[in-house]
Amino acid sequence: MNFECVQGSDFYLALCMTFLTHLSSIITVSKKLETELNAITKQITISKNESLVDIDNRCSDMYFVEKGLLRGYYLDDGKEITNWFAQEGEFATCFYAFVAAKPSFETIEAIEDCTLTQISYSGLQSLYLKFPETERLGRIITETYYIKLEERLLSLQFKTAKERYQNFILSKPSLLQRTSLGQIASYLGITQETLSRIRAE
Amino acid sequence: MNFECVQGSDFYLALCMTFLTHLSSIITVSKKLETELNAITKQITISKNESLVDIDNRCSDMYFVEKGLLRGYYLDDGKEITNWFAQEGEFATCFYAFVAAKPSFETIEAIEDCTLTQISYSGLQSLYLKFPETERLGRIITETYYIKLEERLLSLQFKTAKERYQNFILSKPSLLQRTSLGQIASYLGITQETLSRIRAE
DNA sequence: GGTCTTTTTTGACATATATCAAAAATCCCC
DNA sequence: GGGGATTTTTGATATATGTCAAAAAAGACC
Repeated sequence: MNFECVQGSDFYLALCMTFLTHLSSIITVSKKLETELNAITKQITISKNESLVDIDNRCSDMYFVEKGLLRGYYLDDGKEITNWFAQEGEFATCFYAFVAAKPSFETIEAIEDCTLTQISYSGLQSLYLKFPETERLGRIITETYYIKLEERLLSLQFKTAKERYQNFILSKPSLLQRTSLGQIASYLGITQETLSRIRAE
Repeated sequence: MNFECVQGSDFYLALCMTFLTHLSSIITVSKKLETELNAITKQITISKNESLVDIDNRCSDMYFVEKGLLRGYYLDDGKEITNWFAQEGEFATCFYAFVAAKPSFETIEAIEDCTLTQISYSGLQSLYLKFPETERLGRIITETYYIKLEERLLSLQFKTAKERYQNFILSKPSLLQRTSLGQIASYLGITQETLSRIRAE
């Protein structure tokens, strides 16, 4: 989305399209807005196992996953608890830290090599001011994520470990191959031994 | 906020102020916007134990609690699971049903006699169009609720029943007196017997 | 104020899932 | 392609919390 990107290879142009296409499905992206988006976003890459954001640091950027897979995890008693996965076409950030400008309680790590579109908090705020129609974008994206979170909370609250795993298979089948058992287990709120036993059945 | 309200008693005027005051703390409410808000909102009352929205019905309104206490609950295996409480100064709706225009999976019930400011989905959409600055309102309110939900999910995922209850006492002390043990227990994802034993310690 | 209903507490027991430990399988890289 | 690191599986046991049932307490209504 940034300058290099626009001037870049077909490869990068194609990638940029993903982010723009995604936004275009929510609001009308005018030529002017597109130019502004190019100016305030940046295309970045990160290798597998590298971290984008570390616990206790600020998370002042939001990322759109063009390619690859990210996860957010926090530490509980020294153990990594995966809080979310973000694959192609999804946004990722430590939401709490980003919105409230507080230190992040989670680490964002690349599970695979990733290409991301990065937008800073200040860039986003200036976008909201210059293009009020993008407030709508922010609202709708947040609403979508809210609903996802609510579904997850409900499943965590009154479903058994087995039911939660079955639901995971249905809703995120592609992640089964791309993540480890331990990552899925902690995401579902169970130990990996328990998940292994559920799988063995 | 509606016509009756504006013309009404001091009592109602005072109540109206709550909703407007709340909005004013987020964005600047112009005289024009205030007039529009008066036109599209309605002050309603509901008695204790009555339902605002029932499971499987549409929930096309959002409510701001001026006075009283609401809860949302759904049924799991015939048992009522309290999903949220909304007290004075908070918004309430079946978020999923409201945003996605789907049947509600929860019932909204008054725990106490309530005075509410009601705003319809269509009223809100027209507000967004006429006053683009209110998109900001929608976004910020949604963000706030997202963060609350995230905190709750984290506590549910790796805290013990006792820790969750202690956290509840700290974060919502006033609800201890206003709700029943069973409501709190299901909200925390535990049985009322377990909660009773935690209290007994 | 007394009865009926609802809520809370208490008890005995069941069970899903955690914990700790070690073996087996898989992955990764020189 | 072999050896060390990591991940997954399996086993034995522990424990927090659930379930069912009934008593006690609190609240509601005539």
